[in-house]
Amino acid sequence: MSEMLPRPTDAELEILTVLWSRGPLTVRTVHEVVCERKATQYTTILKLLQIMAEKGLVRRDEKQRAHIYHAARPQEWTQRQLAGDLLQRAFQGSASQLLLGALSARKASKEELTEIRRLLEKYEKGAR
Amino acid sequence: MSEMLPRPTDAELEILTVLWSRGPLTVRTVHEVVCERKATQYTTILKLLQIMAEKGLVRRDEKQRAHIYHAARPQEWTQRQLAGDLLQRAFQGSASQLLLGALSARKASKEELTEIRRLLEKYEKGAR
DNA sequence: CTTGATTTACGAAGATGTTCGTAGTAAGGT
DNA sequence: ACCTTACTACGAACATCTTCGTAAATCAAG
Repeated sequence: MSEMLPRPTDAELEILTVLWSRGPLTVRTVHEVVCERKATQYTTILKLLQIMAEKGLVRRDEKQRAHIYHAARPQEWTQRQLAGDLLQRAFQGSASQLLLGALSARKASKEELTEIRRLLEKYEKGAR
Repeated sequence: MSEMLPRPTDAELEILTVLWSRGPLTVRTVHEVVCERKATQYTTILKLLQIMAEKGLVRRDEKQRAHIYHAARPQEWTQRQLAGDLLQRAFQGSASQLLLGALSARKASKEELTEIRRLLEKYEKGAR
């Protein structure tokens, strides 16, 4: 059975994004990547990763002195949680309204729209 | 110029939902509605509404003794903010991924899917 | 072995979110 | 005028989030 995880906070999601895109990393590397977008102390990232490990959001390999962290869940899994959560809390379960909100928030490109159509096709065929 | 508002918290969004669906209300009425879903003290709702008024999330009419609160922004506006925020933070701007997350989070009905298609049509025609 | 650099662990401070109790104030009925 | 009820204001407690400084442990050179 898949364990229940808390919704990641803003700072945590930022770190998860790094881990998803770059694979298992040391604290140092995560810190370097995060620093490109936001000045942060090394120990801040360390502390966050430790807390995230406690929560179960990440796992770590302690075999080396510099521990290696990786996301406990794939990006798609967490995205599904977050989308479902917002869908429920702010859109009363209406996926079309959520999509409308997203589209009007940032104008989607033509490619994005065709991608969405393609996705709908696939979704309708796959899951009944 | 439209003022910048903070992202509503979970408890705040709960209250906003009540205000959107039922129009301008007294604290008492908001409390009654919220209580149907979750046991809460009256003063908790009161305090939340006062804080939300400070933040600008709601406005209030103090002409009557029982103040009347209403959401400062329409539901669609706030939904757009929230969708755009999540889109940015968790989906790197990919609306199709957000939709996919929402669809896989809670299986969409056939009606929902056609509604989404209809929305896409309208969106493509309207905004270029 | 000693020194310096790197890493983890931990505590703590400050901000924010959530909840509730108490006090004070206004209104209405008797 | 008095009492009861309804309402607002406010402080405080507690949890969570975020950030950082300091100390301790580990490793690599010299």
